[in-house]
Amino acid sequence: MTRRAVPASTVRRLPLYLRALDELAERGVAQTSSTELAEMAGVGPAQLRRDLSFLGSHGVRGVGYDVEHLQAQVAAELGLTGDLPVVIVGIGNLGHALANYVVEAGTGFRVAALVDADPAVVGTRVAGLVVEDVADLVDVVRRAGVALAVLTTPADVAQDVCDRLVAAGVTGILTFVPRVLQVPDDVDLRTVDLATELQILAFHARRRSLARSGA
Amino acid sequence: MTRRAVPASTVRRLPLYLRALDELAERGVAQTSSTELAEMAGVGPAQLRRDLSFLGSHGVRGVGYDVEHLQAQVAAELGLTGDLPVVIVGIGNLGHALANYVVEAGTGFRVAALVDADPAVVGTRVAGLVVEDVADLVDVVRRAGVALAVLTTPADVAQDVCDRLVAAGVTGILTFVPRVLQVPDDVDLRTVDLATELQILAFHARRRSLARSGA
DNA sequence: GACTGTGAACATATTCACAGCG
DNA sequence: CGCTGTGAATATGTTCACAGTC
Repeated sequence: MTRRAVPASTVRRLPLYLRALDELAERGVAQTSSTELAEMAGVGPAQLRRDLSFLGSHGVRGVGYDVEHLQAQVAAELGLTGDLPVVIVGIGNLGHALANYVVEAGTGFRVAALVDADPAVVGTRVAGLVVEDVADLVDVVRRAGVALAVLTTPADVAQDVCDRLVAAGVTGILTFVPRVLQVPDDVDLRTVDLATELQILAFHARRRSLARSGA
Repeated sequence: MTRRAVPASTVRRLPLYLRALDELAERGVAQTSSTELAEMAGVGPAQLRRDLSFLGSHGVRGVGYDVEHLQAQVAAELGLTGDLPVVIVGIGNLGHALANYVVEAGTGFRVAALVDADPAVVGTRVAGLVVEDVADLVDVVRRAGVALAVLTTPADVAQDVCDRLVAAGVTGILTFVPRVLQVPDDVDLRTVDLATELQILAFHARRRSLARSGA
């Protein structure tokens, strides 16, 4: 019956567990085990049990976990109450793709607004929403009470948009822009960068080919 | 003059350093320091020095680092020799966006082929390339000698495509598909998932609002 | 004098192995 | 008996602080 202080490494895996639980629930499975869940999530059983123990004891010794109960626990821990509003800034190909993704996948989020700077894009309909002008960014975010933002703008305006998102009260930003961004300590910034990911793969690919020729 | 075994955590940061070095080189700066580079990369100076020490001693005590030399060292360590060919499978909005990104950003990669299953997409031109049929996937990958792949297909075909990429000799896969994929131990798999990232942000956003009301 | 490179201290994360419980 | 929950062992990652070198 542990409580509080869920480690960051555990938080990163909770979405994986939630997806596995969703799939089990979908299939009508009522009970599961650490072995089965771990398998589905691609982690070890000990890791899964340790991770879940930070949320409290929800399993039954000798039996396993109740799928629905655990699903609710994990969702609650992640703060997925109802549909959280998200704003997407920068509606190029990438923003477009992400907007559709959020709308389609039922993962606890709702696109509250789409924002762009290009007059040719502002006013058009994307994923069922009218794209708004970046000039109104702060108003739009405040009015909709949005806490989370996705950033897919060109690199040179990213810091400016970021500053305005923070000013409007956003506390979490997911950026796909290949630029280091500055945010206050009380704002959470996560960066996804294609070039970075490919370069990491390149490192391991090279290592493998060296090992092959060197052995 | 340490050698070999660069830790995974260091590898994840090398692309950041490379980008900072590229920017310095662009600006014509010839010398830099751990403090300056660390600042640009958004890490601490001690961390940066420790990371670079795994690549060998390339700095000069009392002076700092030679930008061009270090740039070459980091690029070499990442295996960025010339332009590495990459295949992108799944040319929806996301694949489209990623294709353009790789072509435009000069980050050491080259799109060798685009592949899709939709007859309406196959044969069209995207980012300067003709989209090829997924039926020819193995041939295309083998012929072009591609080692790295980006996966942006629908979830239900991802494992199948993944298996065929592996069969064709790909050793690194970057997937944007929200599904756990199985690959052999000698293949490197990196997963980027929007829903997962948003859920992690949601966790911290909730934590913050609890702290605010609880304090 | 100034800045790197690194041993040593610390912090975090993973895995093992088994006691505890239904 | 079977499976969870967790102490203890291990492995990995970060930070400090200073000796070494230009």
